[in-house]
Amino acid sequence: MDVVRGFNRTVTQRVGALDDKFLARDRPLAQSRLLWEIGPAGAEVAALRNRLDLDAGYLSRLLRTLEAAGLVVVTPAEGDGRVRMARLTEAGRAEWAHLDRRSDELAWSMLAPLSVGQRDRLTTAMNEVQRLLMASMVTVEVCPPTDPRARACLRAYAGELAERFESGFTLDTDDDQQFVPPAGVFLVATLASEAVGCGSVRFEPDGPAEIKRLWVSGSVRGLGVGRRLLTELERHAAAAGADCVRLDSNRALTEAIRLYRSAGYEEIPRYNTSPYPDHWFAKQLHRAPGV
Amino acid sequence: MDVVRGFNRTVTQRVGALDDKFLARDRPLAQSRLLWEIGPAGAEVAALRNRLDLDAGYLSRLLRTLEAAGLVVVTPAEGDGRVRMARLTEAGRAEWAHLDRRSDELAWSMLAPLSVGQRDRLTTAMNEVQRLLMASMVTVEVCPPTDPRARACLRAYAGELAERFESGFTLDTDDDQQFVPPAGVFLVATLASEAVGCGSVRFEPDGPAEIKRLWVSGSVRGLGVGRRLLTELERHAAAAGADCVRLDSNRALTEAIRLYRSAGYEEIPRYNTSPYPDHWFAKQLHRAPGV
DNA sequence: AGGAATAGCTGACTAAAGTCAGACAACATG
DNA sequence: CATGTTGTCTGACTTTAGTCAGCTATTCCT
Repeated sequence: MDVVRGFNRTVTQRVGALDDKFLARDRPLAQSRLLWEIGPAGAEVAALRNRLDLDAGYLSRLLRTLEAAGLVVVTPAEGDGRVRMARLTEAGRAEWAHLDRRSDELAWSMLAPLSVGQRDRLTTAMNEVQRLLMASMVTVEVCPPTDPRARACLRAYAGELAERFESGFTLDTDDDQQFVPPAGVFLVATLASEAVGCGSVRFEPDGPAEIKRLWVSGSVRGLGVGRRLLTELERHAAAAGADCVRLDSNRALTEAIRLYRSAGYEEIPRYNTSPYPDHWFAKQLHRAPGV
Repeated sequence: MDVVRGFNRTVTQRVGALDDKFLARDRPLAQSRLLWEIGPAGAEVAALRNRLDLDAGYLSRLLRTLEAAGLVVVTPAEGDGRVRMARLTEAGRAEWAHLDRRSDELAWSMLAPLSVGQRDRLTTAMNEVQRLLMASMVTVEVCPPTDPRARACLRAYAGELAERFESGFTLDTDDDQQFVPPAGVFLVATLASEAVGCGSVRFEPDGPAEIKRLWVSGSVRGLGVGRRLLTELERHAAAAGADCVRLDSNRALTEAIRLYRSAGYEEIPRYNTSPYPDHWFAKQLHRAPGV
């Protein structure tokens, strides 16, 4: 714990302070930050509000200021006329490039005083910290399968399976109700308000629960999100009274199968007639209290 | 470089944002920050101004506010009546303890979502990053040997040698002039405006330069500060026209001797009559341009 | 003892950051 | 096509942060 606190202290001092300085440039900080966030690709106003966590009115005013300075144009988005799109002008892009350069200089100022060996060690450790911090930013929560985030996950899930299975894949969007309490549970994993994984479990009265649609986005694979989802699903199953969970999988999904085995699942004979799976697993649950 | 930038981004998002929040507590941030910095041990006003990098007037006003809220008392320091000491009252200590608890919670919130193995890896990597960032925050600069920072280093240096040498040690404060350009150079290593190391070199017309008083504070030992000082001193010697540097040491200073050897110094016969050293080293310099 | 220097304080400001309550247009829905 | 919703904007604020010049009380220096 002291390590974490020491880290926080040093890092906010070193990175935080300099990070503000790199944006400072006669313009107030909030404006620079906004300009930086819009980026060369542009961004929707709502996305900016979300990412920078700003009051709608305040953001609007900031955009007006940048617009008056000729750095930004705000136009209605195509499709929905209420949504507005902020884009950098030529001058804005130049300004952004300048900030980008300063950001690079900042990064270099952290490496420059070190020896070559130290630089290597630092970047390696930074990489590790960054990945693990991302992992710890992922939250897992119950969510109705009709929620837009859940839909996005299922779309990605189906798309991926369709690509990886020789036979293709079509998700039967049949009965979402089976994943709504009390019949079952649908979980979504979120990173910075973006859905990066999902999983669901369907309870069977007096029978084994079944886990389905476990999926993790490629952007966070290897961070233990799959395992967290799986553990949570088992907890829900146990809380609903199940003493066994089972699931099916396909030989193309090697990482998933590895996860199941290492989580204590054992292969069992076919228990359903679905055309896609060729492996079936089950795991005994230890009845645990609480949800 | 991209690693560093990615790290900065994630870390300011995760640590920076939360770190501000942990101080937020109906009171404005600057006040909380100040209270936090004063700490249960109290602090001199000048030290606070230095650490938080605040305007003198602004800081004074903040202290008045905290005083009015009954959290802090400011009293003249004993010894020097101009210097003032800020201390927490009972209520202030309670408030500080609360912040301390929140800081712990914050730290925990970073570890909690991770598996045990991940936690280990994260703390290890954080430790590494923190140490190396501290190393990269150290600056080395030329400084007159009469400067208070130089004096502080020399005092620490002499104290340490006195403790480690069987025979004791007395620094001959004789001729500081030999370390003032053009006769020589005195370097000080600074971390967060605190002197953490020093070293000096004396040029000899048409002869080998001599490095003396190389010292690194225990708080930053192992971060490569000694090597940086040594390299800088050699650069100055080369720039002043020397093609060889020498120095003496004592067998009690094992780390220093290890440093000299690994930096390319070779043992030579006694070249002076000082009573303290029992090892003498020299290194050939490659004439390099620039200071 | 008589300046010069040091450490901190006060008053009078300015600018940046942020909040809140409406207003308004575009869209969604029955 | 009337009604509610969503996304953004504007005006009218308040609070926080920070700056600057001049002032006072100690202490240092000679």
